[in-house]
Parts: sequence; structure tokens; C-alpha cells
Amino acid sequence: MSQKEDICQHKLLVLRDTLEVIQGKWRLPIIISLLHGNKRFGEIQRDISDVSPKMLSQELKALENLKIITRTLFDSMPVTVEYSITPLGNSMKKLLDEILEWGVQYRKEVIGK
Amino acid sequence: MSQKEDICQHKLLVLRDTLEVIQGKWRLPIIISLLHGNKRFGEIQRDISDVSPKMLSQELKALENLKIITRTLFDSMPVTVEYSITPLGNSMKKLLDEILEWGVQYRKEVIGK
DNA sequence: GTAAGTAGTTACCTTTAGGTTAGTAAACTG
DNA sequence: CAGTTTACTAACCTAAAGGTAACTACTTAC
Repeated sequence: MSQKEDICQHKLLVLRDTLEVIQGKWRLPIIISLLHGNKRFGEIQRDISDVSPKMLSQELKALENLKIITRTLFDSMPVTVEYSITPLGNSMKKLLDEILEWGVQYRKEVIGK
Repeated sequence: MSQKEDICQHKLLVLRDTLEVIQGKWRLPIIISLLHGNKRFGEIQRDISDVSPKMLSQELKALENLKIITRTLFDSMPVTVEYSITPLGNSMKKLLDEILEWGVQYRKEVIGK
């Protein structure tokens, strides 16, 4: 056990928790889409133009398990399903803003010039 | 072209820029380690106890290419190499704080209870 | 009865991420 | 001259992420 403690194990844990939620190609786009209001499967698919139904369905399930979104089935005549963000998902707004803000700055400084 | 614009292509781009930098098991731990001061290869390795030299070297190179860190070679007698954070890397502090803060909240609400 | 829209699933494949083990080269230490 | 330290690299392998194409089941509209 070092005194400075190797990057503090607790920090690493918490880091991985957040990464599990935001990691991957589709999770943040889905979350952003649902932050704009409840949506049905097809609506999200149209929002994120290049996601396949397989990936969308898979990631929606994962986000549901992570308690970030909720799935509600309506027994209307063409069955509809509505996805919505939970309070926990909603609490990601600040984090999302930071991610976008830093990305804009990064793009300005090193990509776009 | 829809009026609402499918989650705004620009937002998606910026999102992917940030994700490229923070994604993966080792990048954020490395960045955090270097935010605590310049370090040598072996020091970072000791900070992040379970990283292999292969992964560390690979991710250090990647972060250098992304302009987040700098590698400096010293022609001292046992050759030493020092890694340090760039101003751009330093600008990630706020983002990192958000990631950690959200992770703590998440852990409190759904993991640890 | 054929097409279109609802919300997915299934099988298969490729790519990327990450891990393991061992080895290298150069200089210093005893 | 054997062992240690510094900073890696190479070869090999497994697992996870992601993509493609086709298919399902139900209902309504034409």
C-alpha cells in the first residue's frame, strides 16, 4: 500500500461505472434522443439515422437494465412501445453538456483548426 | 432533411470526438495519473496497478497522437522518458469531474443502495 | 390478398479491444 | 560478468463490439 495510493481504487471504480453507461457507439445518441421526449422504437431509429434495428434493440435493453430508460408497452391496436428517460437518465444532462462542450473545443483546436 | 434534424449531425460528430479520447479501459486512468504531475513509464504503470506494458505503451501513443499528452525523451544515462499532459489534456478537468461526480451518484442510487 | 407499418429477432461474419508471455537493448551496479 | 533497472516490442490468442441480411408476427389500408 503506497501512501499516495495508486490513483485511488475508488476513483477507478466510479470511472468505470460512468464509462459503462456512456461507452459504445449508440448509448449517448439514444439518451440524447430520449432527452428530447418520449419516443417509439421507429422514432429513435429515424433520429439516429444509421443505427440498425439489432443494435438499437440491444442497446435499449442495456440502458433499461442500467436504469437509464424505461420501456412501456401500449396494447393499442398496432402494438406500440414507448421509451422514456428515467430521473437517473435525466441526471446525465450536465455530464452530456460537458462532453459536448469539450468536444466542440477539441474540434476547434485540433481537428477543424 | 427533416426540420428537427435527426439529432443534429454536428452533435453526433462532437460526441464521437470526445468519446474517442475517453473511451477504453486505460485512457482516463492514464490522463488522471498525468494530471497529478509528469510521470515516467514505470511510474504510470505503478499508479495503474493492473495495466500491462503493452497496453500502456499503446494507449500512451494514442493519447500522444490525440494531442492530450506529450512524450519527452531524456538522454540521461539509464534512458528516461517523461510523459506530461498538454494544455488540451488539462482542459479535460471539468469533464473528468463530471464523469466522477455522476459515477458517484449512480453508484449511490443503483449499485450500492 | 398484397403492401406497408408496428417492433423487433436470428444467424452469421468482421473488426477492434484487450490480455498473456516472453523477449529486447542499453547502461549501471556489485 | 551476472543481475537490475528503464522502457518498451513481438507474437499470439480470446472476447466483446458492431455490422449485414433476412426473417417474424401482428394489424390496418387498399
